[in-house]
Amino acid sequence: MTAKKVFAQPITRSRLHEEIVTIIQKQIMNGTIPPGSKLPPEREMAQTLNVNRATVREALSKLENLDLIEIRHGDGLYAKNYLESGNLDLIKAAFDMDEHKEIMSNLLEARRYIVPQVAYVAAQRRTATDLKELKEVISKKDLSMLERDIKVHQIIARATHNLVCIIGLNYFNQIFHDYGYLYFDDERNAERSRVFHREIYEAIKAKKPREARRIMHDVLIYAEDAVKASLDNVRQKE
Amino acid sequence: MTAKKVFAQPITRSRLHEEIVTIIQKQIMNGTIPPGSKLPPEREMAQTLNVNRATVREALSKLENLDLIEIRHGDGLYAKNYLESGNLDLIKAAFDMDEHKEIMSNLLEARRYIVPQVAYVAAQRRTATDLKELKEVISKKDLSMLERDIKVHQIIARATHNLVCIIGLNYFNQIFHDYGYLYFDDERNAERSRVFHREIYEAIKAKKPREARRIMHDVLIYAEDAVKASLDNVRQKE
DNA sequence: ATTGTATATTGGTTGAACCACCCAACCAAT
DNA sequence: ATTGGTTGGGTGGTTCAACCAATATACAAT
Repeated sequence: MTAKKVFAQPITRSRLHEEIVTIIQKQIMNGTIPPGSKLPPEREMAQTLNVNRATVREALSKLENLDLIEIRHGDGLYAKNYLESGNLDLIKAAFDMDEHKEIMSNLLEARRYIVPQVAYVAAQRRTATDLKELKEVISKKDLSMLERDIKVHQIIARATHNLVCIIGLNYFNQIFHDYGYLYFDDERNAERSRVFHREIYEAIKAKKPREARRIMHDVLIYAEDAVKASLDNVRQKE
Repeated sequence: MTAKKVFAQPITRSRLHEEIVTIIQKQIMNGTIPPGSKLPPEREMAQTLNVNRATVREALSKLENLDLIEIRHGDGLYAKNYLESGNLDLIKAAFDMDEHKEIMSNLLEARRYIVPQVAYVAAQRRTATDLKELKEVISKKDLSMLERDIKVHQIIARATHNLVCIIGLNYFNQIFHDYGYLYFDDERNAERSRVFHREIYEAIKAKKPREARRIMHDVLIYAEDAVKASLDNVRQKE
């Protein structure tokens, strides 16, 4: 890995309340704090963690947003069952914590189920504007392959004109943005994606939904194997 | 059915910071605060809203979780483009704000793309335990149809043994929990779902993925029409 | 046994103060 | 003219101490 890669990502500014989030999140997700159990009150947490109550509250607020805990005014804090109520940001957080990125295969698999269908709908509904944007991004020069690829997916999602699809796809894009190097560091994969961009553009231009879906599916299968191989490679080196 | 029940926002508004979230969220999503623009500093917001800075901070923390704003220490607050970075909780929040529930059709459509495929995989991978849980929930007596239906979907998702699928499906379940009455208030729809539960159980028991997918798809199509009709009905009464 | 009420516990909000960080402007050295 | 260091003002991050508001609980009155 080049030095440039190392510093490619900005340093993570550590905020105290985010560390607290991580601490409690781990305990809930590994079962140390069982679902339904009551957590210590804010004041006690603050004392235990040697931190101010306002800071604890910011962490608790975030944990509530993740649907990991329930806050009952006048009563207390309760752990929830993340298998029943957790939200997708929880996956993102768990992914960041996961040393071996074992959730990656789950993510890739889920993406394979969803994104081809999105391409199908996009090919049906795309407007002239959508097509124009897609063409521009594909031919734009001053973009890294990762950035270009993400934008391609974004525009395809937007061509569905379904807000849930658009924002749902963002989810995958955001995660893979941080790990795209696992794929694009290999020039063969980058070339594969260049082909994909050309093919999907033609299918969407021609409004051929079935073809768009197949093209998307094929490239996702390819990428899935490539990323898994790359991850295995990294794991072996450790 | 009272008009209030129909589009109710029954949850207590006692938490100040949640109201602040709504205020700012609306301004970002309707373009009053354009993407990339800088927001007033916390201290100024607190003064403007006549509220304490700690309360503003709790609201800002949530807005950051929604990926609606970016908080830069020492710099300030910046609005983000929710079409590029928003997350799915944003849809949920927007849905609660949407008087006419126009996002509903987007949600139903997206669900139709995803959930049948989940049923397919579940039928492939279900264990004996999954099947047993499914049977118990279907025959359990002390459950409302809505609760039973949600649990059925939960168990099917869990049978994929893919954490992303499980938690992704929770997303739909959580939303539809609040609006399930639009569907289950009609006894014909409830009966349709009873049939669905029996059919999907048999398909999953027999490990017939294609059949499970078809059964799921059919009931979702049916439900989609029913909910839309119910919504139109409500809108006309207004 | 039921109901109503006082009290304790807990989360929600407030105000003021200080720390950590970013940025722009300016200055100094080359 | 460019580079690197310094400084000051503004901003988010954290702390502290207090009070408000909702809930649970114990206990007295019925």
